[in-house]
Amino acid sequence: MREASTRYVLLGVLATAGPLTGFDIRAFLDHSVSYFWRESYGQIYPELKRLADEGLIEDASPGAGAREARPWRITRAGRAALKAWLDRPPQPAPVRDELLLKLFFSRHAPSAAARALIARAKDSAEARGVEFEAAEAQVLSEPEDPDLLGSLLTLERGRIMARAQQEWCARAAAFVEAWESGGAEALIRRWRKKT
Amino acid sequence: MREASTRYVLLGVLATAGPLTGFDIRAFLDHSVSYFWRESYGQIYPELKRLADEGLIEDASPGAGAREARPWRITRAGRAALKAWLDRPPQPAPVRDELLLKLFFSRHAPSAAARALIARAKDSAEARGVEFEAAEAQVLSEPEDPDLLGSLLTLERGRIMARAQQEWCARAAAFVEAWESGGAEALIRRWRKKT
DNA sequence: ACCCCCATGTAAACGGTTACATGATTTC
DNA sequence: GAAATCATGTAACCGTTTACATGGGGGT
Repeated sequence: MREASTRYVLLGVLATAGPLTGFDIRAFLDHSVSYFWRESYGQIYPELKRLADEGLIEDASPGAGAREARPWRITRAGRAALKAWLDRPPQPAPVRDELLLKLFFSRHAPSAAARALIARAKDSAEARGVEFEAAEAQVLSEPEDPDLLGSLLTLERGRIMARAQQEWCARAAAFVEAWESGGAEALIRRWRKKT
Repeated sequence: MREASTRYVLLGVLATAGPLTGFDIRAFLDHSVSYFWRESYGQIYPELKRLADEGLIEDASPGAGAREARPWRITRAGRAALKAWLDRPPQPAPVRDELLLKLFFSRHAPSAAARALIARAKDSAEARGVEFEAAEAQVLSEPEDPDLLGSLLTLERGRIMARAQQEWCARAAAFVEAWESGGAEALIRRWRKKT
């Protein structure tokens, strides 16, 4: 059975950014890791309750009313649980790529469809590349940030992957063109030409 | 609301590989697209029934018993639905990367943890790179395959992404080392050195 | 007689999103 | 005092995996 990561995200955020409310945890996630992780309130609030029950977090301002801001603080047990999780290798995630699926089946549609899919992927990869570069510049402008390493590692991954995606898009477009104009032989010839 | 792709995978497989049973559809998926798409029986059988109800597939050997092999054939309506789906741009998938999450929070664990995560990622990326190259060689040895283009496009994506992941791993390891030895300044210096 | 593979199917549980209900606090 | 924003929470629904139940057919 796969173990859900939600609880550890919450612990991680509370460890990094001090006592926070569920609302603020979500805002923090949106501003930091949103390009590779998101959580919804429907996940956050019940999980916070569970973490509190298990003593991994504690109410940072007890005695607050029912509908008031309720900041949570990570406990020592919580930090230990977080550390243990950080030490475990990530679990294999089910990969599902709709774009690849469509390209794999693309011979059942006019080839314009495949070309359009690739062109679109290229555009979005380029946009993402620009975003990541901007985000890196932003991060590097604050060298005092204790999370500098974590931010840079993750942003760099995004940037490199976006560039690789662009590279693949160019090659994929060339493949489709070769296949269109000269069938299997032309495709194979095109494939042999690296780059 | 996101639209589920499962039905279109089934239609796509039936369009490519003729009448197949639910069992064989799964086998086909396992042997072709398993590195970017999987389906479980719990998804396949109920969905086949729904597709049949909607007239997108039909029983290819009616009159078979209850527990007998029941191959399905795609109908003309089914092909139309598949084509329409192939023409639509892929829906944005929720990205969730546990490795990045752990690296982002890695300052809350001894830095050996981050190094281990990266080393492991590097190993698996190298293994995947080899697998993709082998699979490409395999596909290219059968130039008559009508799915040659689709196979090559998707395998090439896997290969390029695996290589990019290796590149990032090398850079990430260097980042951690720089941070360890010289803090923010060293890290930034290392970052400026492209490659 | 036994086992393995082919094959269909379902129930339960899970992780997750969406939509909604509710109300406190701040700002204009 | 109206509107926007901060904030908590839950119910319904969805897609998916897992585990299980069932049984036919072929090989040894």
